Amino acid sequence: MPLNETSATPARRRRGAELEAALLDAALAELLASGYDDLTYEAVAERAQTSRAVLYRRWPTKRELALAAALQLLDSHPVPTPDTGSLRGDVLELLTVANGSRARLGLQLVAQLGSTGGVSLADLRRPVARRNEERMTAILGRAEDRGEIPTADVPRRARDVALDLWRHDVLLHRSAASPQQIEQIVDDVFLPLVGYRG
Amino acid sequence: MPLNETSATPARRRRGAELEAALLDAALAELLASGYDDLTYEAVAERAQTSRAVLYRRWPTKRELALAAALQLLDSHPVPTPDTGSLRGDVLELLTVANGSRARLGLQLVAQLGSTGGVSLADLRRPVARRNEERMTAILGRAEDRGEIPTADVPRRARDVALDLWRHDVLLHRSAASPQQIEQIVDDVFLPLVGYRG
DNA sequence: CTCATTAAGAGGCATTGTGTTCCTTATCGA
DNA sequence: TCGATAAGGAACACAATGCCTCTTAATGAG
Repeated sequence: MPLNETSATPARRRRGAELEAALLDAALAELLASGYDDLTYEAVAERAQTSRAVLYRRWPTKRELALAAALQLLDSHPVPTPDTGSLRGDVLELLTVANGSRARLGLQLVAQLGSTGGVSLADLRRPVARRNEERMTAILGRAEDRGEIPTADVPRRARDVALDLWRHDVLLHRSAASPQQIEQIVDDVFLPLVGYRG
Repeated sequence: MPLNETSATPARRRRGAELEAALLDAALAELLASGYDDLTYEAVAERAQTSRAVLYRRWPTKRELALAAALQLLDSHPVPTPDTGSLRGDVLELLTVANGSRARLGLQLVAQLGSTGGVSLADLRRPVARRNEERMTAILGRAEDRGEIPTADVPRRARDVALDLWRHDVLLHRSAASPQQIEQIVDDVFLPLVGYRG
């Protein structure tokens, strides 16, 4: 018989996806509040109203725990594909939205936490990267249809250059890119490269 | 009177730059051997043959300690400015050498460790970034002299695009870039952008 | 519905590393 | 030569780890 204290609540227990989501939410909150260095299993467990053992069973190391939380953040905030009617508008919009999204935070965290064991950072980002490629391909296709560029058949490296440079800036500065940075990426690099006729 | 054990060595004490270099060497060795998570003041102190207090006096947090070690690595391996006689050769050489240098490791570590307190990551890289800008400017100047490009007066963003994309790849993949990656950066992005007449 | 299986959540425990303080004495600069 | 500085050694309480056991909700198979 359990020692019923003041209340007689039958001690509800979460399981499966519900529990896991709560754990990662707590981990993310702690991560953002305390930073990686001061992140502790104890604080996460307390915030999630559970025991450390529950966390250890799923994520044996602090790095894996933090990474799982960051990944959840990363792909729970997908960036929509813009369609503004012009190539320049589309790319500016894409970068600006990505820049303001919570996904940016996820990117920074994932990049900081890096890879664990056999899984490389590129692997972790694979799904996101694939979506981005498709987005740019779609944007370029519409631009070709409008006659803004001679061809949408652009080398991969050139096609992705805008997002790559934006990502570079975000990772290096550890903060959002400024509107000026975004404009320069688009006007000084991306548009000239795809043969945009301004 | 000190309890002289078997030896009568008068307990030599290092100071200043000599000591500091030894501390950072030990920190870097531990960092590379154990990784950031398992880096401890105790292990660094032991390796450097000193006490933890000496470390704490200089770097109050593990992050600052690791960052100092990474920064030392970063700017103790400067990349020379190439002069191969052609624009393409110069840029390929620049990226390839940077890619193989120990400085790449420093870059990865610094990016992972991020900024501490008021100092931003960009600030930490400022000296290196400046050197890189000058290098690219010099390379472009020689290319203009040779008539390989119409003008060396290129927007900053375009001028730095090769190193930025290389850095992007290194930070994202957490490993050296492949020769193919480097070639694509140069041939599909950088050279077209500066108006190279191949 | 019943019962065996799974795992949540609570607690305990030895161990490690932290962060700090105190002390001595080697080293350096005036 | 002497006083200020700080290296290096030691000890301390404390926080968190990593691992363990135990009870008992929750679940799914029959």
